[in-house]
This record gives sequence, structure tokens and C-alpha cells, in this order.
Amino acid sequence: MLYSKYCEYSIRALAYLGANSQKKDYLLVKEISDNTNIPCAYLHKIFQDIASNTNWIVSKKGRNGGVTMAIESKKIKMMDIINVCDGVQTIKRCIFGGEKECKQHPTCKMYDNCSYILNEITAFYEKMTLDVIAKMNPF
Amino acid sequence: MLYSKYCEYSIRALAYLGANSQKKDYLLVKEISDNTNIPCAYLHKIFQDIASNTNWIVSKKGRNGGVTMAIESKKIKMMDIINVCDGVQTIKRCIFGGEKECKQHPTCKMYDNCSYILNEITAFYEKMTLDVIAKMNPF
DNA sequence: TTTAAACATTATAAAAAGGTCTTTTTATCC
DNA sequence: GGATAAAAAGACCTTTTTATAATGTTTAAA
Repeated sequence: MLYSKYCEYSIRALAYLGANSQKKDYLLVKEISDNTNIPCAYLHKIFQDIASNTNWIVSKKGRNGGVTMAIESKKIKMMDIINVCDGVQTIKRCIFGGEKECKQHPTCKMYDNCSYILNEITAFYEKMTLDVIAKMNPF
Repeated sequence: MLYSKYCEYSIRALAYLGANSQKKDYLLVKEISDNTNIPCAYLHKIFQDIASNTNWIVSKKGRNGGVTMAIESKKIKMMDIINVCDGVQTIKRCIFGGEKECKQHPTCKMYDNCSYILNEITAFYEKMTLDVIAKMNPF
């Protein structure tokens, strides 16, 4: 698994939101839940977390409430979402278990050897913005 | 995270075993535990699982017992270990959450788009055999 | 027959995933 | 303007998975 389920849900939910919420119209969490196959209550929690940790979405309580994007889809990369949900160090760590700064074994060449593939993965996540995802019709 | 901690431990432990056990000499689980920073009791369980699911290692009870490699280090790839520990589908699934065969959304181009990077990752794990790892002096 | 080792089983802890119920906010209806 | 209903927010709880610890059992060499 490249990232947690929580993170996977966040990506799917934001992609749907970005693709379907035009400026100033709010989508129901229930609707997003139904269309992305994410448990509704869990999705509430996810949106809460995203709302409090980023400026990506705004939510409105009460009748005609819901959630909507606060910034353009093309400004949010998968990499950003992974960083917010799972932490910055999730991707960029040695596949052997250590950190880049791991000095336990000064002669170890593992990180150097896997940095290539880590960079490839990172580059991929950097170029995958929500609008790029939306164009692939995942819903 | 690219794979579970259980899997990471398995890779580290097998790499150590491959690097340090010559034919017919058994290493103590305790020694491997000490040198790889894996909890000793947990490592026992890992070796048990590996022993019963593969033909990679053999263990010997009693005095002068321990574990040793049953096949050559160069024949075991990281990919094999990931498949045994976390299951075959861990790596090769659409980063958007679905399987390759996911036909929920017939127009979705996500898997096609991420297959390139999935292949890169797979190729990397295929070429990383235990003897290649050992040459990097991770211990 | 003692002892050192893997093997086996059970229990515990922590984290991740998900559910339920109550509260608060807000628009709309009367 | 008050009542009502619809929505997110928030608090708390349950389940599942992952990780680890503890303890006893079996094996085999010295």
C-alpha cells in the first residue's frame, strides 16, 4: 500500500468534490459518500480534518449546507494530500525502513539506491493534481 | 508506506540471514533480533510464518539450533517477500483504490495512467534480491 | 539429564477504521 | 419572528488489524 486508507479516501473524496462542486454550491457529504463508496460517517471526519488543517474546502452547516472547494482543483496535488493525511515522511523514506538521515549504519548504501524510485514516485504524485484526476473520469 | 512493518521486518531479517548464514550454520533468532532492531518474540513469529509458507529457510530446535537459509540469497527478491507477507495485490493496484480489473467505472483511465509507475516500482523490487541488498552493507 | 534453542499459544497494547448519538447552525415555512 | 427540518460538527464508542509481550512446550545436543 502506498498510503493509508484514510489518505486514499481523502484523495477520492477531494477528487469528486473538485470535479462536481462549482463555485458556491455545496455538496452533501452523503452524496459524496454514495458516489465514492466511502463510509459516510468516516467521510464526515475526513472532511472535518481537511477543513481544519488546510484551506482547501469550506463547509456550511444547516439547510442547503454541505462542503465545497475553496481553491482551484489544479492547485491540489496528490502529494499535498498524502502529506496532510499521512505525514511528509511517508513517501520519502528508505525502503529498508530508515530515514534519509539514518546514520545507524554509516556504510549502508540502501537509501542512495532507492532514492531513484522514491523520486519517480514523488514526481508522479506531484503531477497528479485533482483536475488531472477528474479528466480521467473516475466516477 | 510501501508495505507493512511486518513485511519490512521480514525483508531486514532475511537480508541479515542471507548475509551472515553460510551453508549449514544456524544463526540464533536472538542474534538476528539484536542486529536488526526487530523485537525478538515478534521475529520468532515472522520466521515461523516464513518457514511454513516458503522453502527459503530451515530452522533447528535444541542446542546449537537456530535458523539458516535453505536457498541462495540471490534467488529471493524483495517482491517475493512482499507477496508472501502482504499478498500479491499489495503493489499492483490502482493508486485510486481499485484493482486493475475494476470495472465499476468503465470510462476511468486511472489505472492506465498509474500503471507506468506501478511497473517501475515492481521492477525495482524484482531486481532487489537479498544478495544485492547485502552488498550495500545495511548492517 | 541438563540446558539452550526453536516452537506454540495466549494475552496485551496501540493504531486504524468505522459507527452512533447529540449538539449546533442555518434556511425555510408558517 | 418562532417552529421545524436539514445539514455539518463534535463527542464517544465499537470493531478490526497490527504490533508486541509473556509464558509454557518440545527438541536435541553436550
